[in-house]
Amino acid sequence: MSRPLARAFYARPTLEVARALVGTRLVHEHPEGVLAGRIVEVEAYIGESDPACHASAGPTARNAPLYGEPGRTYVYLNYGLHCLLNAVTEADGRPAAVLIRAVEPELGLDVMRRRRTRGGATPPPDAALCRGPGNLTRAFGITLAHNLGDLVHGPVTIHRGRVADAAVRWTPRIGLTRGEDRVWRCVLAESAAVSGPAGWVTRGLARPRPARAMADGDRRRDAGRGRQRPRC
DNA sequence: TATAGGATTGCC
DNA sequence: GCAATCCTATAG
Repeated sequence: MSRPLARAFYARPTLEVARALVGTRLVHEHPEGVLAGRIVEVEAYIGESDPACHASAGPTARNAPLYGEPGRTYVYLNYGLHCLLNAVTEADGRPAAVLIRAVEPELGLDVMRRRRTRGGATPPPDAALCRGPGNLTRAFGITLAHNLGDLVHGPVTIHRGRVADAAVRWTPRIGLTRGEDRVWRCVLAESAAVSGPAGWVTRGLARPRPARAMADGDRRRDAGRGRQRPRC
């Protein structure tokens, strides 16, 4: 198998990293075998001025990984139920990360199906095994123990892969109560493994909830930070 | 110390 | 539509 992406890949502006991550391959080498799949959906969380970023209230014990070395993982427990996987980005000291939201399964499908099957039920279709950030970590066996792991040295790594600019779409992030104005979700539009309400955004439809007017505070805090906008 | 709420998911 | 489930941040 190819070598993991180097640390320099992550030490860049977060929207650039987010775009570049679509099409790469997420790999988890563990005792049960190798799990792998193509990343098809990500979201950027950038800095203390981003109200949805865990660094929005400044440094705390939980968000310490965001402030640390790029190329490491930030895994946290969401809703007390799901472990969500982030790749830490930007220079050391700048809190930012890319949330990995969906993957197209390629290797280790049998293990993924087992992990994603509850009770005696039939497993989800292949395209749904790693669709959604919580489903993805469950299928890949990624837990809180992987927090602050190193994507350069494993056991969880990310490997080279590309998709054409024409194949990706930028949309608002999903499931937030704040920071919905930022168009920082990047998806491989054609992929059946992309999460979110059926037909939403990947086919250019409207957002699921009407956008709330941006609060004055958000606008003000935004002024300081450099404009980071996707080119497509 | 108490409590509200969250980068979700799946079932009613 | 809503419960599950628990840690974090924030208020008292």
